[in-house]
Amino acid sequence: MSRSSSRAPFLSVLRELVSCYQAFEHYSAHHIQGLGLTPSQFDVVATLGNTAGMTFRELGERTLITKGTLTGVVDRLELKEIVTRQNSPDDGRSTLVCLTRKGERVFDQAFPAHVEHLRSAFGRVCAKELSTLEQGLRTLSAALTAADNSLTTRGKA
Amino acid sequence: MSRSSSRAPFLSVLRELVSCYQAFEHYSAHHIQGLGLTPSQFDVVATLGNTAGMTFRELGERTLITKGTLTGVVDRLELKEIVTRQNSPDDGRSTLVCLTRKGERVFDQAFPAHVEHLRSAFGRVCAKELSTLEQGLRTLSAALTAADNSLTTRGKA
DNA sequence: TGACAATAGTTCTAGGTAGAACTAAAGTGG
DNA sequence: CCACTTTAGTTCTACCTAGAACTATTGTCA
Repeated sequence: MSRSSSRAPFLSVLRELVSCYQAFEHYSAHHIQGLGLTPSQFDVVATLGNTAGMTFRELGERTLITKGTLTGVVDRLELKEIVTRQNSPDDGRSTLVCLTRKGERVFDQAFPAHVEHLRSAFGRVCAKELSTLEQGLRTLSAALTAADNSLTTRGKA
Repeated sequence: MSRSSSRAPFLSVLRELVSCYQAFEHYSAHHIQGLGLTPSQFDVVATLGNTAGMTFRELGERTLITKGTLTGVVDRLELKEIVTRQNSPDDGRSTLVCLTRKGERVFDQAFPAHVEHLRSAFGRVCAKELSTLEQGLRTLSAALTAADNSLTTRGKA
């Protein structure tokens, strides 16, 4: 999403945001596909790694994948025998998603390798700049979320 | 894509990048849908506005939409009679995509409104911080692109 | 000028995406 | 204890997405 350019200075920030996100996705996905997973599937495996499993809700919150999408991603991971669904003992509505033995092996192999892959790109950027960037992203996220909330609040009022 | 958290400091930057991108998409999409377009469709209309039309290649470069995807997006805009395809007079392989009269009206109405919508969110962030953020994003994009290129170069060598 | 490489779009496949409507199971208050 | 609301997942629709394979056209250069 670029929204074209104009005299409005913030449009160029947006273009860079989209461009940077796409560059990350491309770089990351390239490596992950070599592991036989899609980015979303990797995300789920990475989130479940070293845990006793979690509900769809929790998994969705951590991976930033919405629940309707998550159903399909977990379906495909289940077909690959990387995760299983288990009924929650506490809540009849909940389903726990857990890594299988095979899933744990995938995690143990893929996760460190992927972090290393990312590190090799980030090594080119100094820590101070990363920290500034993170802060800037936080600020912008907050502004966008606040603006969005004030819209929906007005809508509901 | 969150990639979970760990002791690696750059992972939190990534999480913020994804989170910020999603916040932008969500805020932006919310408004665009009210105009009867999808984000990608809006992007195409915004890019074609005030031009004499352009080829798929050029449109793809500007919107950051890959060509296979662009075919479908333009198909749907053509169904809505917002754009037309025209054979390029210069190159038998090329197709020019142009706004129709109706498309120009959509642009004139939607584009300024959307920029204003975005401005109302960005107004909460000071110009200096935006400029720093843009620079940080540029640096990270460059690092990711460079890392990606050195991979594919190695791959081909 | 005739083979061959490069380029422009389309098509196909497999998957991700959000959001709305739906079902089932818990909470909650009278 | 029963209606009512909320929450958890699934399903459905419409669309986006990348990338690879394909067709048609154009440029190249021998």
